[in-house]
Amino acid sequence: MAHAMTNPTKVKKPPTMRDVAKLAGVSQPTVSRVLNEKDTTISISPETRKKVMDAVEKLGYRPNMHARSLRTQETKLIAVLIADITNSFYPHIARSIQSVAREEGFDVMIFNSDHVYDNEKLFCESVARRAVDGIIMVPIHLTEQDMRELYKQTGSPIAVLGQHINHPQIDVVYADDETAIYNATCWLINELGHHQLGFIGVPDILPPGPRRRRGFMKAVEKANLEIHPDHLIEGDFTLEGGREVGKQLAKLDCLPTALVVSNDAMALGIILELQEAGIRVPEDIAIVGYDNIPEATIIRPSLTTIEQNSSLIGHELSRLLFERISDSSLPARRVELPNDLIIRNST
Amino acid sequence: MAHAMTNPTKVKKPPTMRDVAKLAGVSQPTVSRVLNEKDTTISISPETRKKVMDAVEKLGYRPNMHARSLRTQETKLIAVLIADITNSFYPHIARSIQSVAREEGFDVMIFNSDHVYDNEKLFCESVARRAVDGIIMVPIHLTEQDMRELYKQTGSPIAVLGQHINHPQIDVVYADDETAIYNATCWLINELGHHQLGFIGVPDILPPGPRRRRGFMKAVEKANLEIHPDHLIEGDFTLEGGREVGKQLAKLDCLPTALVVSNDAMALGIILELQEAGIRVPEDIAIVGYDNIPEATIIRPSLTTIEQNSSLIGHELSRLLFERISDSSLPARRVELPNDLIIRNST
DNA sequence: TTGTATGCGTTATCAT
DNA sequence: ATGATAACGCATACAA
Repeated sequence: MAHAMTNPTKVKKPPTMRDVAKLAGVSQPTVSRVLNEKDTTISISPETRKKVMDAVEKLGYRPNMHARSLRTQETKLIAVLIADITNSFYPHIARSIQSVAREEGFDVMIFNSDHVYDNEKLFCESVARRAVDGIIMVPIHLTEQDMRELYKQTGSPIAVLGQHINHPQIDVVYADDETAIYNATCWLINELGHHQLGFIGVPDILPPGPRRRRGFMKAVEKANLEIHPDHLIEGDFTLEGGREVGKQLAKLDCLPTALVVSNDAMALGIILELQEAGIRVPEDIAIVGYDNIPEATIIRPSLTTIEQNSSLIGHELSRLLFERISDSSLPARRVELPNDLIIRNST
Repeated sequence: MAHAMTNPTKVKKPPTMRDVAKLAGVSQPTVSRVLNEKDTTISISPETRKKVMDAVEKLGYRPNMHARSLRTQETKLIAVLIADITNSFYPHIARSIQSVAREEGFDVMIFNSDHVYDNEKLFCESVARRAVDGIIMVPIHLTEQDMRELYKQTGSPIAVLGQHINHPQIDVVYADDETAIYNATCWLINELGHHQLGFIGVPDILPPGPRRRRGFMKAVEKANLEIHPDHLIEGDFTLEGGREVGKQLAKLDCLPTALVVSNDAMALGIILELQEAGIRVPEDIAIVGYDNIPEATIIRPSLTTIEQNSSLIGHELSRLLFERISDSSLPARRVELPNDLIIRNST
C-alpha cells in the first residue's frame, strides 16, 4: 500500500518561517524582518516583501509563540489568579482584564483558587515555568513573602487586589473596607437606630476577615453596644456557606435586629435561609452586604451593600500591570477604590 | 561607581539546566534525565541524582515551559473559549474544566468572547500561535468551517459545547434543547392550561436561536395555538437585554399568559422589569427560563427553568478533551446531556 | 550510567 | 537590502 495518503497517526506540523522562506525564495531571517516591520531603521525591497507576504498567505503561516518567547523572553501572556470564579464578584474583574489584555495584544491564563492555599501555590509554580509577562492576583492565603518569592523567580510585574504589599515592583489596588464597614455599621446604629447587631465574618486566615471585623467592632464599641457571642459567626465567602450561617441564625432564640455580612454571596444565602424559616428581612432583621454583586439587585428585598466596582477593579489592575510591563522603572503604586454604601431594601 | 550592585534595569534571569548541571558537576542532559524520570528504561546513579536534586533545590530551578514546548511540541496548556463569563452559566463550566485540567497537570487559557465573532476569531488566532494541546469552546458565531480550519492549523483536539460538528477529531457535548423547550411548552399548554404564549428568543445568527424557537413553535402548532407577533421578541442572552424585552412587554396592551424565554439571564431581566411595572409573576404571566443558573433560586418568584448542569458540562468537555489528548485515535464522540424541567414558582 | 551533539522556530548580530 | 550564523533552554539519538 503505497498510495499517497495522509498519515493518520501523525499530525501535519504547521508551516515555519523556513517553509515560507523556501516558497518565497528568500532566506529565513528575511521573512522574520518582513513580519516584524517595527524596526524602521531596516528596510526591505517592496518585491521581496510581496513575495514573502504571498508565501505567508498561501501557507497560512502563523508565528510560533513558544519559539519567539524562548528567543525574546517575552510571552505576550499574563496570568490571573482569582479566588472564586463562581462568585459574581470575580467574573467582572476577569472580563475587564481580558478586554484590556486583548487590546494590548496579550492572552490571559486564568486560575481559580477556590480559596485554597495549595491552588494558590500551584498558580505560582505554573506561572514561574510559563515565564509570563505579568501577573494579576487576588491572593487569599498567599503571604507577602510568597509574593516576593514569586517576583524573585519570575521577574514579572505583579498587580494585586486587596493586600498591602511593600515591594517596588508590586502594584496594589485596594478598598478601605475597614472604614467602609465602620461607616455602614455606624449608619445602622445612628440612622436606623439598631442596637442589637451581629456580624458574619470569615476566619482570620482570610485577609479581609480581621479588617472587616475590626471595622464593625470599632463602630459598636464607639456606640457602647454589646454584641451577643451568638451573633458573631464565621462563614466562608460562599453562598452555600451563607446558607449554613442562615440556618444557624434561624435556630437562635434571640436574633440581632441588624446584621453586617462580610460579602454579598454569604448575605444572599443568609437571606434565603432566614426567609425559608419565616423570618422577615428587613422587618425582623436588617442585612448589609459587601461587594454589590449583580444578585444584590435580584434578590427581594434587594440588598443594601457596600459597592465594589469589579469592572473598575479589573480595569485598574490591568492598567497598572500594563503600564509596568512597558516601563519597569515605575515606582510601586497603590490605588484606593471608592467604597460607598448603596442603600436598598434589606435595611 | 563600580560597586557590586544589582542591575536595576535588567532582571536577573532564572537558572537553566546548564546552571544546575554546572553546580552539580554533571552534564546538562543528565539533569534533564534526572528531572524526567518517567523513562524507566534509563537509570541514573543515586549519587548523581542527589547532586542534581541538591543543585535544583539550591538554585530554585524551574523548567522553562517555552523551551520544553518548542522541543516536545507539547504545551501542557489548553485554551477555553466561552461566550460570556459574567453569565453565571459559564463560570461553573470554567471552574470544572480548570479543576480537571489541574489534576492532569495542565494550565488553562480562558477567552471571553462576549458573544462577538471578532473575538472568537481572535481566539482562533491566539490559539494557533500558542500551539496549545487542546481546545474547549462554546462557539456562538464560529462556523463548522471555522472549526475545521482551526483544527487544520493547530492539529489540537477540540471539544465543543452545543454545536453538532461533523469532524473525526472534534468531540461534542450538547443538550437537546429543542425537545426540552418543546416539552416545557407542551407542559405550559396542557398541564397549566395556557393558551396565549410568548417566546423570547435570540437572533438566528446565534445557533441556539433557531433550535429553541423551533421547539416552542412545534408545541404551539401541535396545540393549534396562534401566537401574537408582539409576543415573539428577540433578546441577546444577557440580563440587560432581558430588561429591554421586559420594558417592551410592559408597554403591551395585551400580555401573553405564559412566556418561554431562551435563557435564564434574560428571564431574570424580564421578571425584574415586569414586576417594576406592577405586573405579577406568575399570576399575570408565567415564565419559564433555560439554564438553571444559581440566580434562578434567588429571584422571587423562583424561576421555573430547564436545567443545564454546567459543572457536569465542564466535566464532560474536559473528560472528552483529555481522553483525546492522550489517544488521538479515538472516534469522534457526542455526549447528550440531561435537560429536565425544574418546576418552581414562576409558573 | 553518563557525556556529546543536534535541532525545535524564532530573533539578533554579524557580514556582504 | 539580504544572507550566514549563533543563541534562547530543553529533550533526545547516539556514542562512550
